[in-house]
Amino acid sequence: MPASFPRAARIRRRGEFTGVFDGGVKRHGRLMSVFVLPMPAGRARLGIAASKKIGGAVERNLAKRRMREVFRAAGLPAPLDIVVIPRRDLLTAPFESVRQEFATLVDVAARHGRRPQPSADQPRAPRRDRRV
RNA sequence: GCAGUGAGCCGGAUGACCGCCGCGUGGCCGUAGCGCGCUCGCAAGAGCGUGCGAAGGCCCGGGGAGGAAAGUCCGAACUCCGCAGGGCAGUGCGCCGGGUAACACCCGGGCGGGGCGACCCGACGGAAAGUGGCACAGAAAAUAUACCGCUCGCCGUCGCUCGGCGCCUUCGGGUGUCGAGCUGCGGCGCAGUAAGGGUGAAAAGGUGCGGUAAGAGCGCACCGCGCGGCUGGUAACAGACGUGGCAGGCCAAACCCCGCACGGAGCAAGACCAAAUAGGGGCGCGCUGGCUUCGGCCAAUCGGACGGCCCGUCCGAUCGACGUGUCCGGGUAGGUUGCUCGAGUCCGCCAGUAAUGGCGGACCUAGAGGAAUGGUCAUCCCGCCAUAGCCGGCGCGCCGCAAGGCGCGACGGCGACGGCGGACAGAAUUCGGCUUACAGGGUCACUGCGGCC
RNA sequence: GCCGGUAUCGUCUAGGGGUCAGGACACGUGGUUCUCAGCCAUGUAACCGGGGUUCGAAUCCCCGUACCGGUA
Repeated sequence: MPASFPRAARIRRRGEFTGVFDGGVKRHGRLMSVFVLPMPAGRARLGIAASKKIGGAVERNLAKRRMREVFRAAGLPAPLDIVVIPRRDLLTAPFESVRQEFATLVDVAARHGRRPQPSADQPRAPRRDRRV
């Protein structure tokens, strides 16, 4: 299937970001952190929150582009909202390792979040994440 | 050849596969909708076919980061708010002339400083308008002063010379005292002086000669400085001349004075469309009977207060508070716009030393918005490192009568294969500047030194 | 994106052209105590970086860096 990445596959609103941060399942890896929130319908969507910690505009753009490419190549069919927080090592890591880490993190998080586990019902403290 | 100066330029290339965002009187599909035809139906309308076809999808074509896009330091455009006029305050700028929409920018010139030079650097108005500061050191830090020193006068004193007198004498002289002179030392002075010393970042024009008791612009020459007119220059300023013995330190990125400029906010400015919910306004509809002396009374309905709720009591209303329907305006989420044709880019000619301007021609060159302009790979290119190897002269050893040859060593150059690296940095309303960052490459002009012809 | 502000010992701060950059807490050493705490004495330790103005800069000016805040 020709994997594309149109605008409909992006998380764009601030409320959607905070929704994923608050309600999603988070997994951390060496190159990135991932928040995954299953949606009732639609397609998989990606949002990237690259903080200034990883570098200037050039570095942040590069991280976003590589992550978009990885997401596009993964071609997830399930309706998941995914927010990725890249780490600094993502910039220099080989592309194949980024692809693998993203795949395993999303897979683990989606498997964990799919069944209505009790941990999801526990009233998590609402996060005040201001990351953009 | 080496070292350097200035100006201007580029800032990886090619290909494959897979993507993103605009654009197009471009094609295809095609939803809502509209037109036409047919069928069904009494009709409203429904179904089918067909044409156009918002939105949307696919294809095709074409476009898609920078010299600094950066820092947000200046100046503008644009937008909203404020505003009779003027002043004060505040901020910025500050040699002169020019350029410009404007500027703290640019160009040319002046002056000062640096460099052998090509060239480079400079916040470069005013300190005899006022206020203030100048630590420590030093005599004194701005009304000049007088510590050492130098000089003069007076006093004291050691010594020397000369002279008078007394005493002694081997007649050479010795010695005591008095006087004069000289030199040294010490003290005193409302005395002179500011050359020299020392302190300091800085000490009241500099150098030399004369002069003087010693000195001093006290006099003179040159230099510096002030003033005056003259000449050149639009001017800043420069030059020569005359004149004045010197006017009085530094700091204004201390307060300040003088001159000039400036209203505030910023595209998250602002404009338009506008869901849901709440609230506002208009209109329509719903919403009483009896008695009466016309003040009201009774009941009903609605609303409010008391109350956890019901009953009840009280208050108000019964054409207006209420309920309901509908419309309108403001406005939030959200969307659209502002948004890229502009103090535009390139080429040529003309004016000007130049910045720049004028004329003519050609061109359209990113418009995103949790934010595109790319990802992955291959080949090439460039730089650095370095192995094998090759080349060069040098040193040492051996062979040779010699020319020379061989071996070893450190040095320099090239360097297949290989390894590492390829900067600074990402448009965010748009321009003009400034500043800062930057691997490497290449162009033109010029300077100094050395070599060769 | 736009618009502001701050920076001084390890921490919190004072100082706004010259005096040893001062104080508090913390830390080190010694003393007091049987020991610890406390107290006393003493010491180490800083002006964000680079330029400029000035005789002299933590202070004034310019450039940069880092951090913080406001604004939908």
